Amino acid sequence: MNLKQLSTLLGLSQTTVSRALNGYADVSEATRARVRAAAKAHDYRPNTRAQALATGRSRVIGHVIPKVSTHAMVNPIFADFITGAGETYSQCGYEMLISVVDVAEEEAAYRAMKRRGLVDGLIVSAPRMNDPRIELLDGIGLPYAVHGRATGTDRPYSWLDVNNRRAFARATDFLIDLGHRRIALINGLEAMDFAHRRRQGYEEALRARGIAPDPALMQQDEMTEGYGWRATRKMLAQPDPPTAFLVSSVICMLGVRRAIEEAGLTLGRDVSAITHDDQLSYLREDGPVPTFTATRSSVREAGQRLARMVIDRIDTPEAPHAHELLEAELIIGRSTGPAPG
Amino acid sequence: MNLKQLSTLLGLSQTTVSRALNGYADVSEATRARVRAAAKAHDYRPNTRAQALATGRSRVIGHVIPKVSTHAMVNPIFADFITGAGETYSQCGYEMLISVVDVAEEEAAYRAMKRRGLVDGLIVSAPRMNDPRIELLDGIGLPYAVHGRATGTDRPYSWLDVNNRRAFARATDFLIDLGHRRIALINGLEAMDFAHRRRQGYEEALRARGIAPDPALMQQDEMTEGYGWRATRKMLAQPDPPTAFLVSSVICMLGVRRAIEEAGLTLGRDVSAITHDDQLSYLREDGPVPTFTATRSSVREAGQRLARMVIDRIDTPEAPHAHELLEAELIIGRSTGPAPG
DNA sequence: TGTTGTTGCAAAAGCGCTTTGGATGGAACC
DNA sequence: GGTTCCATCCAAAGCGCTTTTGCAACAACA
Repeated sequence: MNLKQLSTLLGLSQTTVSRALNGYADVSEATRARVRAAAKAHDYRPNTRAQALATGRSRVIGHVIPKVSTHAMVNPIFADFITGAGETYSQCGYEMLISVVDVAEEEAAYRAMKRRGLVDGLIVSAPRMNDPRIELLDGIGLPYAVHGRATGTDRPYSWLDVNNRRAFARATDFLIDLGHRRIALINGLEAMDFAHRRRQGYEEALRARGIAPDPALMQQDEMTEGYGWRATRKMLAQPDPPTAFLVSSVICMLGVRRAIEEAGLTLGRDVSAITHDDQLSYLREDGPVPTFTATRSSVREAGQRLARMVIDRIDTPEAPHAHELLEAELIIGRSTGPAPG
Repeated sequence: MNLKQLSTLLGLSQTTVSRALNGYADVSEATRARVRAAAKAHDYRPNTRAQALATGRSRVIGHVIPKVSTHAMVNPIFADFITGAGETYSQCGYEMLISVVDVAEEEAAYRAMKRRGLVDGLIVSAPRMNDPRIELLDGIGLPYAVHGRATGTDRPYSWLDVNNRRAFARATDFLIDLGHRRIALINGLEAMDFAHRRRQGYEEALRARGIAPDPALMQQDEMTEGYGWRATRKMLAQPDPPTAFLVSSVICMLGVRRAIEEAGLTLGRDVSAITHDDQLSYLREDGPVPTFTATRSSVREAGQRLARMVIDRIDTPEAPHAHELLEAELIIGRSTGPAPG
């Protein structure tokens, strides 16, 4: 059943049926009701492609996953983020297109998306410092919103980010209040903007309390369980080991806990640790008191809100850029306690 | 730059330019070369929507994520699977569309996808026992391929699956060979087909060696770290505790290991454990000898191959259904050893 | 009574591509 | 010389919608 068939069936023109369904004023309420009923009865759905061709808008939003190599890590927050974004898209009548592209062809991919009219807008994920994609997309003329921020870029853009600096500063502060002085940072790759900010927050909080950041207590890497374990093990073996850890993700934290327990120490008593928690659904907690003290911010919610943000960019490109800075909650769990001694 | 502009620029008709670019024979090699060169020079890309409208094919494949509730778990294998599928799609000139739909509206969503001409085919994920989607999609007339199998369905369909039964049978066998008799199964939800098959393999292997499966040693739930920990803790507290564990996912395994170590036991010496390993990139290992003994099968590779399978269904719907049964490797790591005593 | 405005609908153009069904001219054949 | 046959190209229709434009019919106004 297409528009033509539906309109002959109703004894109306395609124009009228189309305008009735799309809520235009120049069709009487009586005919509109008739059209609506018929459309429902025959489960009529306008052909997306034809609609897109006629309107010049595809109602599709693209997410690009740059592929570094065949073995590169896929971001574990991806699934939850997508789910959140997808919820908003469904509500707003958009579809989500995901494109896995080789990092060398990323620029070409964006251009092609625009040229081919594949998407109306984009989500930019995992921004790096001085991320070139922002200028690129502005040049191409494709609306977008960034998940995170790109330090070093001076042009305006829309973004949504967690206040990583403040979150890690607060967490550091909290540990200092508990009497800790040797606090380690198990960070993500600091080429990533979020990791860079986390270290800033950590160092600022230390300095504000008169503690000099110690390079021997800072590590950065891709946030796997194994990395958390190795980094912690190594630090605990130092002559003057840390009594507390600040960890960049729960997956990593699982490794940190393991190393601590293997060393014969008890987490939350002998050693404290705070992790950032994206509230990934497959790592969720269910007890009343969470296992880990954490700076918590739902990445699924971030997906929902960021999706709304791109849609706004598409609808009103002339509007000023939006910025949303989500404050992470500091949730007290059982992995922190007063510094020993 | 669109086709019309390109063709006037070349002094040719749209027909000729189109057919030159699409490799038809009725255009001389000389003009084809000219057209190609011009297209490249102006970075001409055919408009996807127009192409789709004209051909009746969208070159898009849909992945549906059914959403149970706002807090339901998002499948952790999702990201790696998508990445694999996306790689194949890129190679074959397809796009991937992901749709998050409320489980109550799943059927309507499939119908709408067909009606609106949104996708040419679908990937069906996480099949349950007697999964109704297979009959539904056959009825709708949308090509698809299933990631896993749906026990209880008698109609033919294309699928790709890991040989879960054999993998868990082999793992069980291996543990029995090591002298274990009390072997626990920490399974996923057995409404899921893969979990059902894993239990079959486990029980068959036990019976074949004269060991009666003990319901007290079997658990099923959503595979979180917390679940692994709780289930293991509980079982270790039993009067006649298991000496070995069969675990359905690495995330779960992390919890199992924690419970074992908390009980003062050493994994691989006092207690053995084997997990299934989907080779998720963010849980990967890098050492020469893996931490966990595991039945290993890359879910990313599954994504790649399954994508190819749907594309084949779309290209040749009359071809017989394809079936691919991937055998998991049994990788010996450091989490298994001879039964104590 | 004539003019203007408003309401409700339709014809037709257009979005950018593919495809059908010729058209043209030259080579090949009798 | 006439016919057939390729090889190469093109005009135009069509995919299923939206949107512009316009046309009746009728009401309202002077």
